[in-house]
Amino acid sequence: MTEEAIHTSNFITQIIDEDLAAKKCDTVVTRFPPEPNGYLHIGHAKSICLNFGIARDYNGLCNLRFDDTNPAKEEVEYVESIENDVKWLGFSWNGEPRYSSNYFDQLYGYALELIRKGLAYVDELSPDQIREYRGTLTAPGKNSPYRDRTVEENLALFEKMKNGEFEEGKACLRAKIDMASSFICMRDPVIYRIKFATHHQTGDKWCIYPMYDFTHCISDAIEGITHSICTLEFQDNRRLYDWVLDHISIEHHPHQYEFSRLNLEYAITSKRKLNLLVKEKIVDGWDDPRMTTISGLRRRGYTPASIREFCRRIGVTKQDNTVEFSALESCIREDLNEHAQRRMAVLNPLRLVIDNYPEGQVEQLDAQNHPLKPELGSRKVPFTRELYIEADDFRKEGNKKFKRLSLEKEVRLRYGYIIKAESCEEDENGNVTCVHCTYIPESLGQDVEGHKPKGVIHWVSATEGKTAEIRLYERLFKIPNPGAADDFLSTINENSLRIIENAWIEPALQDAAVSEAFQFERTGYFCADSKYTTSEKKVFNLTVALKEDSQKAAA
RNA sequence: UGGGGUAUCGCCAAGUGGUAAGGCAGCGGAUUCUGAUUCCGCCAUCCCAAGGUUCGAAUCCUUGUACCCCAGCCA
Repeated sequence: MTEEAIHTSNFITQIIDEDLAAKKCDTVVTRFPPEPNGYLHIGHAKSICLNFGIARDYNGLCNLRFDDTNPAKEEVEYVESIENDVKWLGFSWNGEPRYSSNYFDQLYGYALELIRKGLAYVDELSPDQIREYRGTLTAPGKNSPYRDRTVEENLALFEKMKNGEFEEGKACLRAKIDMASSFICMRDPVIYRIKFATHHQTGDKWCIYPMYDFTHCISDAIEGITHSICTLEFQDNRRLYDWVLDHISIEHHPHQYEFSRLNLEYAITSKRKLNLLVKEKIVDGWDDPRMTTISGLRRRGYTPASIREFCRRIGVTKQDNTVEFSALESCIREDLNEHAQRRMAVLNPLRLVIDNYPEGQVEQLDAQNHPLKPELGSRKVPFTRELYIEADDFRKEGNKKFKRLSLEKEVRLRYGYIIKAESCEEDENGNVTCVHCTYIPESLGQDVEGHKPKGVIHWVSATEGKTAEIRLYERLFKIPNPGAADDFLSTINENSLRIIENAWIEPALQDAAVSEAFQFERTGYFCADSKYTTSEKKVFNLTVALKEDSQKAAA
């Protein structure tokens, strides 16, 4: 995955290729325009990779613009997290971050221009009345009684709006287009509304704020955007985008193209719902490792490259889609298999005693950090008489398919000796509490004539090993499409987090840095949790489990 | 019921009139001191349906069907 496809083709890049060939533009300029009303999620990653990817591939530019026209919903915490996430994903924007609010003065000027041209008017219908007058999908709307005010009257009234002389909802500015249009968004859309809210960027300078449809196209034009890429639900809005730019004095007219948003199984990509999970404390913040937010994936152990690769693989089209979660997991496994060092950790410990191994002896065995990459070197793993192995790796009686330890049978301890289980102790419930073995001293690092172990199992020294907390995750939701459920909170998987308080880890893992990925051999990929790991206590997150052969389940 | 969109393998997705790429998932088998990785093989006579045009159609035409989006002073 170190080699990323430089140029991935899709219907948008094909349009760009044509535009470039036809000299419609010289350098390609795109933008990523999130509203700072929440944290970015995997769906945004698709848009980020598309917009910044195009800028990279075409030697163009991509702006980061905060679409901040609704102060009631936005916060600086979100702008900071967004900048952080975009950078983390490996992209850098053109110049400084922009804000739609940077253009409030210009936007106001263009609104005045529309009024002067008789193309906008101050409406005093109530929100309810406006809805009534709008008509329905099949029936045309009707004109507001305020639609034919004079330019002078509108100018004066808009001035009053701006000066705070109207209460919220008592007046708004509307574009005068066509109340009978089959595009609902063209039935005299509201372009300015009154909000007595402090804006995170402009403070209390304004009490009227431009609407998205009026703001977005003009912001794009001001920034010289050549290809304005957004999601499918804005297809109708494109008519309004073009109408505004066609009716104001502005030279540049960007073009909008729409692609389908990403739907990921077992995930939600609705900021509103993500927000609810956080507010209701169903998850441990926006960066909960079970969340498919960028920050959640980061904390979980996903790498930027794996997310970029995922976005490359899913492609860009106009088809509605729901991508299987395994597609994402495949990307992180591929990356981590390549880059993560191997370590041993026992999650569900079972005591194992090697009866013929000297008591008190500690051998430092050499263990490769990566089986396919000798250049990554090795570390020492202490081997002692008493060890812990995974409880699942022992059965009193195995079978042909059971490639682990059972009585009278032999198995190799990873990086260590071949052992044979001789007996085991059980508690009153019949649970095995300890396995007694013998080892073959000459089997270290080599095969021994006449001995063919059934498999290889991992282990940690009971006396030299350390303990750590390990957090195992399952999908946050019980069903593939929680977003479509009437009550998505009822689809939460209550077993999505399982905490193992005392897992055993090899000593080398004590030094694991936060965000450093490891493969716990035969188990999965893990990383130290950025929030709960302390100097005394290591907490590891399961990023993704290793793939399991179907034979394993059958055994 | 108006308008805007979309229909190619279980899930993504190439294909742009010349006879169905690739990835994920799945299934066989080989190698393996990780039941991982790697490797090799299999996996759409068919492209929403039905007609039509053509020597030739997933691609063009016709008529249907299904699904998604639009009636916030949200974005």
